[in-house]
Order: sequence, then structure tokens, then C-alpha cells
Amino acid sequence: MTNLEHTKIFKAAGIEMWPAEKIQAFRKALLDWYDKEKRDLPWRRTSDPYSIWVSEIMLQQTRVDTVIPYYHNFLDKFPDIAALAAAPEDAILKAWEGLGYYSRVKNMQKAAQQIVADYNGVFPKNPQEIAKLKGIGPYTAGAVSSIAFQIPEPAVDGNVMRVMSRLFEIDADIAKPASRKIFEAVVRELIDPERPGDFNQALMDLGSSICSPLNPQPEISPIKAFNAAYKNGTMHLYPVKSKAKRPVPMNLQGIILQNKEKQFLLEKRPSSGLLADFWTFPLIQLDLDAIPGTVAAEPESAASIQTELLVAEEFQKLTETANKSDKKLPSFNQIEAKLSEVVAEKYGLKPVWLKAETGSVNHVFSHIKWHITGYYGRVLTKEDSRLPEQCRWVSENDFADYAFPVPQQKMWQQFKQQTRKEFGL
DNA sequence: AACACGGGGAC
DNA sequence: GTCCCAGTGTT
Repeated sequence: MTNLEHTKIFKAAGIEMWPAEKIQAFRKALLDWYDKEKRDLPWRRTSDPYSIWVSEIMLQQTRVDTVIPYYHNFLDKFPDIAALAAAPEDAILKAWEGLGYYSRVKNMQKAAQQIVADYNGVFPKNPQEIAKLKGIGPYTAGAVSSIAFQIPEPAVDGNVMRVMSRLFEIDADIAKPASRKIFEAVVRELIDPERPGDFNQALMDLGSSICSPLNPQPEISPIKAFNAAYKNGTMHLYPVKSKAKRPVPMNLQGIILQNKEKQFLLEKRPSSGLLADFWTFPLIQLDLDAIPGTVAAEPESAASIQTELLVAEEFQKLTETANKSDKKLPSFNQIEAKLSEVVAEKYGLKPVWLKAETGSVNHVFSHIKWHITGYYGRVLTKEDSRLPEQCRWVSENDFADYAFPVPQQKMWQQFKQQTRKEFGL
């Protein structure tokens, strides 16, 4: 991008560009602060492009404190590009378990294989080549280029947009994709060609501390002399950011089935979409309103029990902990019939239901909100010849071999704490 | 340009 | 509850 194009962008966005002396002073103020205050982070103790790349992928939409243990474990398991390229998919998913945005690690492995195939296993140093790698977008390309190779490329993330929007009173909505190029142009003008990696990281450190979203402290900022919003008393107006949509609620039934060997039925999710290739108890989307003969149940009877399978004490105990939901739902008997139908059809199994609502799990994703109601049953017959390929009976001891998303971990914890001891399992 | 894609931490 | 976060790929 030429200087002329920058000028056009600045003019359109109403940004006043600084003279060279002011830019020099800004770089010095920022980097002097960084040299004193920078955080001691694991990926700042290496110059290995692969390690820096791993850290940047993990840090996408994820906090530093969350990333640190994953970073160490990942490099331990997959110490270099060749190891990552050759790793089995279940191993890389397990290493990413709980970190979220799981396509990140799949794309990173594809990129590692790209590097092995096209670059002889050596991480490319050219920003244009780096940007072609799977999972590396404009931010990560700039971050790796500048931090690992000292190439003066902007690395514009949420922090940098917040800092710059306050410094220059930029009104562009930072939630809009189109705004990023404005901030990139600004950083491209400001970035220190001698220390581009430190410059980018200094902006991010500043954004996550003094220039934080909620309680910024511009009065103690090392660059407060450059902060237009602070000087003009308009800090509260920046950054401009439109609000995200609310997650859409979705109700699911979680089927916890056990066979005579005490194994649990797990199902691998499809290879694309939400939580792709992760394992959960089977999740069914029952349309409760469509169950024939459905009658709205009284709250206290919403969880009825197969009493003949339980001793009196257990029944008493379960009744006491009956569903407290104030929603009008079909009774367990009605749901049970429908669940049996679905389980027979989909899994070729005939469960004996032991308990309604082993628990209720809520889990919020960025765009969906799951409400899972758990149902516990046993399969007494040994007719699982029709078990779908994506399903597997797994004993608890082997759960560690399977990548579980957090909703599954919540279902499992709830089952262990509430249901299992009631049945002496 | 809008949407899909996780999860946790701060207040 | 609210908002936020070291973004990218797909449509």
C-alpha cells in the first residue's frame, strides 16, 4: 500500500496524520514503556517461528491466561512443524480440547502440511507467502511476520483497533470487517521499522492493560500526550462498536445410555459444523410440542420415574429432587416413549429408562445457546449390531482418549454428581 | 457484508 | 445477567 492510498483512507475517515517527528516520539514513548512493563510470556522467550505461530493461533479470540497451559502442552506434544503435520486428528483435537474454535487447529495442521509440501518444512519468511497459509488471516500474518521475522507489517486485532480509535478519535465501527483496513493503514504509518514485532506487541499489551475496554486509565498511559480522545474528553465515545446478535436458544435431549458392561454410548459429531469431530453423549432434538397426546405437566410431576426399577428409598430421593423447571413440559412418560422411538430408529437400541432429567445443562456459544436435558437409561439386550459407525460404547476409564467439548463435560459432571450415586453406579 | 465458529473472565 | 477478548473461513 502506497502512502498516497493511506492519505486517501485517512482523509475519508477524518484522521489527522502526524508529522515524522511526532511519529518518532510516539514510537519511543511506546517502546520505552514496553521495555519496562512488557509481560513475561512463554512465546516471548523464543524466536522459533513455529512456536510464535502456535501462540498466535491460540490467542485468536482467546485470553493470554487461558492460552499459556495449552501452549506448553501443545509444543510438548507437537514440537515442530513436521510433528504437527504428521499428527493424528484426534490427537490435535484432544490438545485443543476446551480452547474453542476448533477449526483453528485443523487449519493449522493443514498449513503445517502445506509448509512441509511447499517449503521443505521451513516456515516461509515472506508475508505474502505466510498469508496464504490456512488459518492465517491478516492479523496473524502481520503478527508472525513482525514478531518472528522483524518485518514491518501491521497486526491489527481488537486491542490495536481500540487503542488507535482512541488515539485518533476514529469513528469507524470496529465490529465491521471493512474497518480493519483503516486501522491497518494507520499502523503501517506508525510502526517502528527497527522493532516492528515489539511495536505490535506493545500496542496489544497497552490495549489489554491501560487502554482496556471498560476501565481505561489514560492518565497513566505512556502515550497520553498522543491521545486525542483523552485530550478532547471523548474517551467514552471510543471505540465505536456495534453490538453482536444474541445467541439463539436451542433445546436438546442428552441421552446417557449404559450397557451391561457399564460402558457409555458416545457419538462422534459430523466432520463439519459446530464442535466438528468431537464426542458427546447422543444429542437429540425432540420437538416436544409435536409429541402426540402431550399434556402440559404439573411442575412437581414433570419428572416421573420408572418406579418398578427402583427401590422405595431411591424413588423418594428422586422425587425430592424432581424437576424445578417452571416451564410446562411433557411428562417423562411421554418423552420416554418418544425417546425410545428415536433411539430404536437411530441407534438400533432398546433402552430401559431409569431417570428423567439427570440434569439440565446450559451452554452458550457465540451464536447458539444450548439447553440440554439429560435422560439416563440402560440397554439390557446385546443387540447393537445396528449401531451407527459414528457411535461407540466406551468405558469411563477410556474417556480421556476422547475429545470432549465443554457441554459434554458439563453433562458428565452432572451425571456423576447427581445421578450415578443414586443408582450406586 | 454477514454469518458460523467456543469458551472463559471481569464486572 | 452484561460485555469483552492477540480472528478466520465460508457464503
